Amino acid sequence: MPTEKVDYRRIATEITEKIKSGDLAPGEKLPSTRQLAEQYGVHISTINRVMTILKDRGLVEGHPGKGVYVAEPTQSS
Amino acid sequence: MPTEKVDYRRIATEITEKIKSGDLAPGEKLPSTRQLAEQYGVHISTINRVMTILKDRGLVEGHPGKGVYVAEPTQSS
Amino acid sequence: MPTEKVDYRRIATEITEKIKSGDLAPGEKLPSTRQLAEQYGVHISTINRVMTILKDRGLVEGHPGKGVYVAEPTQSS
Amino acid sequence: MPTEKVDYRRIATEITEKIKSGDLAPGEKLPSTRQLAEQYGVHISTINRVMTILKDRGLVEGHPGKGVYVAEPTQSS
DNA sequence: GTGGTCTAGACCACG
DNA sequence: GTGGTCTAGACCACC
Repeated sequence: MPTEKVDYRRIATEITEKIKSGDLAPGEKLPSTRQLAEQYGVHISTINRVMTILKDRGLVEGHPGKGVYVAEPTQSS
Repeated sequence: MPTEKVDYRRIATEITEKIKSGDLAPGEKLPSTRQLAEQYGVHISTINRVMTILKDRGLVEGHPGKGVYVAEPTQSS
Repeated sequence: MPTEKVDYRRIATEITEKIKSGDLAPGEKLPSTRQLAEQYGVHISTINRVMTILKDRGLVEGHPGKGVYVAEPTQSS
Repeated sequence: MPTEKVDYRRIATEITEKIKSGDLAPGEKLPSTRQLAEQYGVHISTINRVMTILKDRGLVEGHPGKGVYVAEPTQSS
């Protein structure tokens, strides 16, 4: 099934891929929400939604005032 | 410490509990987004965020034009 | 520009094609709303929306109580 | 017989006139669906139907989250 | 500056 | 009427 369609899901998938593939390593800092918003051509709120999902999936950790970092893998697949 | 934090996470937890406990059975229809918003005293957007998470967790399925339903359990604990 | 693949637009396109190609001849009667809904696997109201567009395009004419008929071509392309 | 038009067609015509006459200029934002509904004294769904037609005619463009805008004229008559 | 929550409201597609 | 996606910007807390 072609999941890809809407922005926030597409972006969530792309970032997830980068993490799974190691393109974004554990502990690494993601660009700021503002930067990501501009980069993907969407509103900050949309990036926030993406981060809400990624955090819920345990893929990233947000540190207010500092940034969002790739989480250390636990025991997922 | 863990006094249930923010609205959306608290609500997501509450609904998750109801599903896990069987209070909300698989196939059952949840109240409409608008109703839930009023019931929890938050804006529709907040409920939408909750549903985004619950759907991502595979706990519920949204059927546009009809409603949100508790998903059939797959292989959870 | 893309043909947009949402149901109502897709169906409108398909029927338009059939008319343009002569597969559906002027004066010919279309299947009932109910039949079309079942045929395309959508809700009746979606077919109604399609018909609203087709009528606006001057491709079909509705005759209440009788049915929807392919319109006589005027001078469109 | 009088013009015999139903609401949605009448409104579609009125707005089309405003666009053709330049009363509503290209790029200009239309009032929100809700406002138009109130203004014309009809239900929101009626306005939605009007917009479906206007979009199909290529007269307006919807931008989710922002509004509906008068389209740049292409090459109609 | 950063992330994060929440409100508010827009259009959209479908029933 | 339903869910869904998106924009926009409020306000907060942290650094």
